[in-house]
Parts: sequence; C-alpha cells; structure tokens
Amino acid sequence: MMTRNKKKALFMGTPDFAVPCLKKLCEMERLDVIGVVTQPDRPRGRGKKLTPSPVKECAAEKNIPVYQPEKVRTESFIEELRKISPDIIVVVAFGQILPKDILDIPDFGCVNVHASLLPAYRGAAPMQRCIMNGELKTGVTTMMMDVGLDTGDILEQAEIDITRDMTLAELSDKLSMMGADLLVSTVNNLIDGKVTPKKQDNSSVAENARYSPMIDRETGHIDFSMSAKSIHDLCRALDSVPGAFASVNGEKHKIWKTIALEDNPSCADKKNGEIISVSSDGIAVKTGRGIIEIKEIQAPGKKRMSAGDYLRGHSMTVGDVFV
RNA sequence: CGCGGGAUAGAGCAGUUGGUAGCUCGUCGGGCUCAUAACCCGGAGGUCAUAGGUUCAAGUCCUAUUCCCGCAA
Repeated sequence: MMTRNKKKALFMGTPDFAVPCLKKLCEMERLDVIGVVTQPDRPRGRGKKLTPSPVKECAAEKNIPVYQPEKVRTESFIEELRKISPDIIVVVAFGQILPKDILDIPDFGCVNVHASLLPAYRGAAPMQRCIMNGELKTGVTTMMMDVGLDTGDILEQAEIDITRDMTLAELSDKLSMMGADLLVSTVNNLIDGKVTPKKQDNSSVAENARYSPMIDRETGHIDFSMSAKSIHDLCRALDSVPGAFASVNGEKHKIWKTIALEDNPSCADKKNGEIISVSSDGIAVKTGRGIIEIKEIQAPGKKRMSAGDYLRGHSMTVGDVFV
C-alpha cells in the first residue's frame, strides 16, 4: 500500500503565519497530515464573535481532524496524542509550550519553524523585535524542539535582508513563505537522515538580541525623545498590528508610514513631539534626534490615510505637540 | 447582544432650533508668467449608504438593514 510508506504528521499552529507551512506539508507525497492542533476558538474582533484560528480554517478546508485543547499539557490530551501516534510533529507559531511528554511521542521528534536566525530573537515576537531594533538581516530557522523556549538544536536556516522601509506585514509574508519551503526541505532531510542538528551557539549573538518579548499595546506608544530612526523602525515593526500611536489635540492617532529626516538646526528650541511643519507632503515632528515626517496617519474611528488627505479635513498646525 | 465613532462631489471634511447642499484639494476651461506644484477668473461634478416612517417640508428627527473604523479582548 502507498500509505505504508507515508509518515504520519501532526501539525500544530495558530495564526496566518503558520498556514503556508500547513499547506506545504499537505502537498508532500511522503507525508500524511493526520491532524491539526490549534488554539480554541476565541471571542475576538468587533462584536466579540467566536472566531476560529486561520490554521483551523485551513485544516477544515482540507478535511483534516482538528484538536483544540485549552491546554496541551493535560494527561488526557497527551494520551490522545499517543493514540494518534504521529511519526513527526511540526509546530509553527502554536502559542503553547509543549511538555517533554509530548516532545517524546514522535520518532522523528518535534520540528519547529521560528521566524528568526536563532539563537537571535527567541520568543514570541521575533519579527517585530528585529524591525524595531533596526536589524538589516533576519530569516527563518527550523529546529528540533526541546523543553526550552526556542533553544532546540538547529536543523536548517534561510536568510533574508530587511530593507529600510519594510513593514511587519511584508516581512511576515515573506518569512512565512520561506519558512514553509524550508520546512519541506527540513522534513525531507530529517526523514532521509541527511541533516544533523546543531547546538545553538549563544555567543554568536549579543545578549540583548537573544530574546524577543511579546508586544503589548503600550509597546506602540511613540516616545518622541527617541531618535527619528528608532521611531520609524517602531512604526514599521507594528504595521499592521497593533500599530504605533501618539496623541495630538487629545486624540490618539495611529502613525503608519514615516520617513526619518536629518536634524534641522532651526528647531533646536522646539519640544520633542512638536510639529515643525505641515504640508500635503507630510507632517514633520521633532524627535530626540532628527525629524520624523509622518506620511500616513489614522484618526480614531477613521481609516488610515495619507498626510495630504488627512490635512484636507482636519486642522493640524505647527506648534501642536504629539505625546 | 462587550463599548464607541462613522457613511454627504474624485479625495478629506463641514452642515447651526428640520426650510434652495457647502469648504479645502483634485479635475476641466480661460488668464497671468521666462516658468511653475504658485496666483487670478470661470465651469462641471451629489437620489446626502439602503429601505421604510413622522412632517407642508428631512442631510438633519424615528425604526430597521448593509458596510467601514477606533477601543477592548
């Protein structure tokens, strides 16, 4: 039988980022994706409607059984996994830590796709933190999972340049595609015994680049004492969720697209966050170092729009201050 | 039924206690200029989201529906 040679794969993942990986796995002749584990449907969005994860929707289209345990680390769920007895488990942005009891189940182990060049940027928000820190290069890593947080042995990696104006959405799209391709390669090589796991070398990256903590709302609050470059990096790192923001005239505005400009000596007496010029080209704001020109902005309840469009209907004048 | 804002000209907005629908920009035509994204004059462009209702009269008040967005998760 054909199925005799097929390996049973179990996929664990949740957001959009993980979907290309799932799709690619399903296309692999030598694999049989026997199940998908994803986070339970959560009330989300406007109206708090119960919404399935993107991975669940994808699995449903392909008629793959879906498991949605509130916690994977319960005896009953682990027992269920043992019954399924996958040959390999693939984990991509799943959102729950796997205990050793699960890691030990498949013969080929648990493979994880992580959106950074490990050991740099372990943790929850590698892509956002990379952009925020102004990194020029990142990539995806496949690794054998262990009980640590993204500390497992590295299998394969692929690199990508982060261009100066690249946004999170763009980077995420690219990396999720790259990650899917890399995953296919890794799984093939793993089954064929052609890849050797390598220990992570912690000394190869600076200590402050090794961990990428979660992003919360307040992370996006722009501090205008930072440099224009840092603010620019923050804005593109949080595009399109949750967005970088600052308040002006008592209203919280999201700042989407910016350009960092050189310092202008003539505004040395201005405050950080003060608007120093307004034109259809953009809204220029003084920062701790340099000028940040806002090209795209969004008022509460409104859509994001260019500075020119915004100014046609909103008053904003030199001297107003962003906080 | 989580809270809230919104839908008016191509774009962004205003529209007072219901009484002929406005502003800025764009667009088109003309003028000025060495020239212009500048300036001047003129024009076109709206079934005011949809469906009902109240009224002599509804962008405006009432009800329902659709869509967009912010917060919160």
